[in-house]
Amino acid sequence: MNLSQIELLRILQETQLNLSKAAEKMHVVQSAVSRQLQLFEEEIGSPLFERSGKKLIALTPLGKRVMVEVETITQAKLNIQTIAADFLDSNQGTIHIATTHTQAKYFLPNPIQRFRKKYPGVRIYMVQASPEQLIYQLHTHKADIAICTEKVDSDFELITQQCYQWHHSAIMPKDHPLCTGEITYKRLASYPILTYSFGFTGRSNIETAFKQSGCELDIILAAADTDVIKTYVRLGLGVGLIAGMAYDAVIDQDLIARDLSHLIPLSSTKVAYLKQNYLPLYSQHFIEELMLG
Amino acid sequence: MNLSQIELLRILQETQLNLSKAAEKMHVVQSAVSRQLQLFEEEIGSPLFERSGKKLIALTPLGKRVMVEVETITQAKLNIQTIAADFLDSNQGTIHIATTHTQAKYFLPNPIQRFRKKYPGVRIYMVQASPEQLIYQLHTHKADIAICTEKVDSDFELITQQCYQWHHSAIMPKDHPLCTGEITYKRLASYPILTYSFGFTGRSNIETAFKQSGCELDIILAAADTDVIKTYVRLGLGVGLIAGMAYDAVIDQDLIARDLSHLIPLSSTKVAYLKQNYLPLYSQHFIEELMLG
DNA sequence: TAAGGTTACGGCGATCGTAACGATC
DNA sequence: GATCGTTACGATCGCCGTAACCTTA
Repeated sequence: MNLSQIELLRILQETQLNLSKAAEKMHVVQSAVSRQLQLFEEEIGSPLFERSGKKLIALTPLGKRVMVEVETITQAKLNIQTIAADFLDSNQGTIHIATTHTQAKYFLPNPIQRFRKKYPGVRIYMVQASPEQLIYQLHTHKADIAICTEKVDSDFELITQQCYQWHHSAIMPKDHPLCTGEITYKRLASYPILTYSFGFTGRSNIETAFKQSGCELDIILAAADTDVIKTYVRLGLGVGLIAGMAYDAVIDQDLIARDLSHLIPLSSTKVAYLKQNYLPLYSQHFIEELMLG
Repeated sequence: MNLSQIELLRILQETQLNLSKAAEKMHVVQSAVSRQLQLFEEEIGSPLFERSGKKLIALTPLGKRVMVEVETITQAKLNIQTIAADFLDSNQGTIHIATTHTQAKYFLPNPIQRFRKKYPGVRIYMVQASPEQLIYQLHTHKADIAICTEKVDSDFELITQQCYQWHHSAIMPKDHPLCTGEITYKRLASYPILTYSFGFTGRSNIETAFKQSGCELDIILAAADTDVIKTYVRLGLGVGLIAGMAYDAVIDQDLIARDLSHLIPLSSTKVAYLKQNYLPLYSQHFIEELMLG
């Protein structure tokens, strides 16, 4: 058993068990990886893959269990490299941040700008995705840090910290009836609603709040990002339910924002990363920066 | 980086950073491991060891952090081998059990006998040690499973399960005044006491019970095993406080045992093993056997 | 001077690449 | 015939062992 065999197993998963593609990713010829896989299975004593003819089509139960350990080893090896690089120069490196549109646009600009001043040598890569995908990115090491409001609490492989809390606002054109008077569940529910897609930016809180109130929302448009919602609110399609910090008094002066903290419970945006993943010092500082808002 | 370099680092710790001994353990010449260590440190980019002249005298902070990952990799590699062997034949293998004298003598005989009938192909190695040492044995992979009453709860790397609960008894010669009448804290405390050493077999429960009662015990002999206590009780040195199951009505017919469940809270004997350690099927069955008492 | 570690160098074997072949869609 | 995988074989490079040397208790 050696580390390139472990690496091969990991890459085979990434490539849907395609030996040729795995060989390419490992910068060796295909026959080499074929041979290495044979050697490993020989050493193990049982096949790790189900085969249909010569093709690998699935993991055996044994293979599945072994893959768990392969993941562990891969992560630990990666950690050693990160740790070493961190000791050599803790001011240089890269952060891969995975986040949602709303956080990227309305929350991250300040922390990132502050961080860049302190660590000009650190490259920041940002990937935008749905909360579900964010978690997947963490698990596949495509991102180091995820920042979002939903989903991350339920994954026990993740460490999560709360960055900040916020509440929803309703936005509408200036001439809309909801601009004046008290906003109640019932009143809000009487208009067509535009808000975030399932699994995005506090949508779950909207769900639970209105389920408890007994009123049902008529959601006519669900979007992953706030700007789409604003656009259609401007077109008069209905009332937008968005994250409070996504309303900009200057840019959105044609819209009215009304606080909904009395209707929808606080949402909190969290930062999450893999438990087993070593974060370099600058990443730890980046997280601290996030805490400051 | 490769697995033998990782292995080397692990073994260096075992050998107090002695390269020559590490070479011996790895069945290669000393110059080979010297070279491998150099290569690894070169790849890492910083030294992992503090050196005094040429000798390795300590881990650098970097080295310490890297060792954590080395441990992880070692464990995962071991797991792969165990898993593979388990799939090949789950009726063969070895269990290394670490336990205390009392458990080995008064609790384990039955479960082990039942287990041996089901798995005649599994070799059982038993090591006897103090509870503190048991935990160390688990961490250094010298034991797979530890069985004892004390200590194991506080280690978060361990999974523990309760095997059975028991209470203490007082034992004394037949003509002893304590043979008759109600036993109270005060009365018990008026005699010289013989019981387990600190950190052994429910000793902590004795401590807390008597601390709360306000009476102080006069412990004139503390032993790691019950048989030593019995011996000196027979010699008339005082009253023995032992685990209830350690009194054998036949063998110990010259002694009287009196139940102390009204004075000393229940103790529970647990089985513990490392979280990250894959246990083969037969070991899991062995643990089930323990649960049956 | 014994014990622990490094450096230099030659030999051997593991692993790779080339290439030809087999199977499956 | 394009894709995917295996087998055979020669070449290469990494790693080991021998051996000489250095350093410190």
